[in-house]
Amino acid sequence: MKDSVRVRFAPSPTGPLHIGGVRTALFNYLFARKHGGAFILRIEDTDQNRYVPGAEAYIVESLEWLGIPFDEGPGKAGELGPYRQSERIDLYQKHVVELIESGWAYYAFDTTEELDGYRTQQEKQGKTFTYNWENRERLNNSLSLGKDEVAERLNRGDAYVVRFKWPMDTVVNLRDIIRGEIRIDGNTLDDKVLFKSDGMPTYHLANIVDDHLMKISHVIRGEEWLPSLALHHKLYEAFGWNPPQFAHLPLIMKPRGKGKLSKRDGEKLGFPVFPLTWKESEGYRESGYFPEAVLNFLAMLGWNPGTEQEMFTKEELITAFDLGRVQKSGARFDPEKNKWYNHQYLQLKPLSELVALFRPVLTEHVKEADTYSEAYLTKAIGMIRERASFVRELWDLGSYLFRAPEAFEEKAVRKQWKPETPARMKELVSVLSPLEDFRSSSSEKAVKEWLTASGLSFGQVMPPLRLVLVGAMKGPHLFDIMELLGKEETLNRIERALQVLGTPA
RNA sequence: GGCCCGUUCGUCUAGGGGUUAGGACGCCAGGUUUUCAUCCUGGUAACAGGGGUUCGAUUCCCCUACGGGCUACCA
Repeated sequence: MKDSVRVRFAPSPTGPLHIGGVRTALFNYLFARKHGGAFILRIEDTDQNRYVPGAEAYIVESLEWLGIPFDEGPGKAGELGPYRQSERIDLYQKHVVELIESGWAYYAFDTTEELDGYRTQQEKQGKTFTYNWENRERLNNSLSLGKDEVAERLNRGDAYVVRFKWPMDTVVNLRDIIRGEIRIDGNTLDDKVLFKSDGMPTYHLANIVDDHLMKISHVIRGEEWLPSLALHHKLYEAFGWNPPQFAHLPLIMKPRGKGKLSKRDGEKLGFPVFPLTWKESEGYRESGYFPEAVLNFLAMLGWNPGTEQEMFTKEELITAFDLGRVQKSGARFDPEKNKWYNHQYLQLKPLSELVALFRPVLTEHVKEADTYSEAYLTKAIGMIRERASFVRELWDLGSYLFRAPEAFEEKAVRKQWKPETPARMKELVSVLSPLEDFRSSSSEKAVKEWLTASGLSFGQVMPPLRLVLVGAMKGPHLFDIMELLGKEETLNRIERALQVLGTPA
């Protein structure tokens, strides 16, 4: 029987989930669904100093909003929990003892100050201090100290860490699903700390123990872990376990400049980098991005289907996803394309959904917002949605559909409001007022007939009329606007403009 | 500095020993429109450099350059 696919997303609750983490979660999720496997959320809270209250809840809520649900995790217990590392300490303790007994690990008593001293000392000579086979026998640990002294120190309660004893002269051949074969000279590696003096495991130990115990089949994580891959492989060997398969995802880089994407970039260039608002940083949700758009955009950042398809539903992503088609190099984040995706999804949304999303926006601007019927809002949004990328923009694009323009754009007034214009507007009023049927096509027909009869051109009447109704030279087909506003409001606006603008000298 | 990973239009990318090097975002132009935007059409623009291997390299190999990551009792 083939082992089933089980993958995990394992963030640290040290702050909000950022966009790179979201993509890692997404790729894990897609891979799991594609192979009918399980997607597990594991909270890696072994660093007491960096723990941020609320971060875990934030991560869970983010995944929920994005539509990347996990099958097992905190609050959704599977059989292989608990899913918070802080609740698994006894497991790490047990396993680290195993490693010490089998000779793969040892106690080390060197203080931070001592180690810092070695480092600066070596640095002065242009070298790097590495705690490994070369010097471990001379340092302060259970390999150099006598058995009795070690026992005494441990009894006495001296602070210690447990280090991995990387074997001398070993070369490791590794395989990464995305990168292929990687060869590492073990002698360049150091004896990593597996267990800290505060009684907590480091990432390396906890990660391997959990991945094994939780029967993880594929480890899909960020490229920043690639340098640790050799250690992780060796750890599996030390425990006598079969390692999972590994895939290291390329990083997401700044839109401009050097390095990976950071919170600062979002602030500087004005786009979100967190799913939900976190303190001062506005999230994708609050900025008006649709989760589907964020996922679609993120999926195409570092991965591609090999076809020219750009728009993908989640189901299509699951079907098309393939780790072998993940890019090897880092991808720059492109806020413009992100917006473009949102524009696309806004066009695809059912109008009823947009109406519901728009109501709160309308309330912010108009007192009697709830007096607008579903039908009115549906028509209004239907007219202007094609030019919007965000629901919020619907107001900027169509405020004149909900209240008369408060001011007339000066430049347009100068250009469109000529001395003869008031007279024409008055004539127009007399053409429109008798109309029984004020539907777009009917009023258009009536106006056109009048223009033909009076020898006026479209350009002499329509632009000033637009100015009068909209307040600026923008917006959809004018007769459609008139139909929505209705005859009364249309005529009111013309009258008002005649008063406000008068007759230019 | 050391170790590891990478390098196709400005950006995301397809491709792969012989192609007019394809698509998308952006940008530009034209069209549509009474206006703005949308939209449609078109255009701009790339194989980092140098050596090999080969009849032929953007594609395979090596070197260099550049970019990225790691180098903590952080993950």
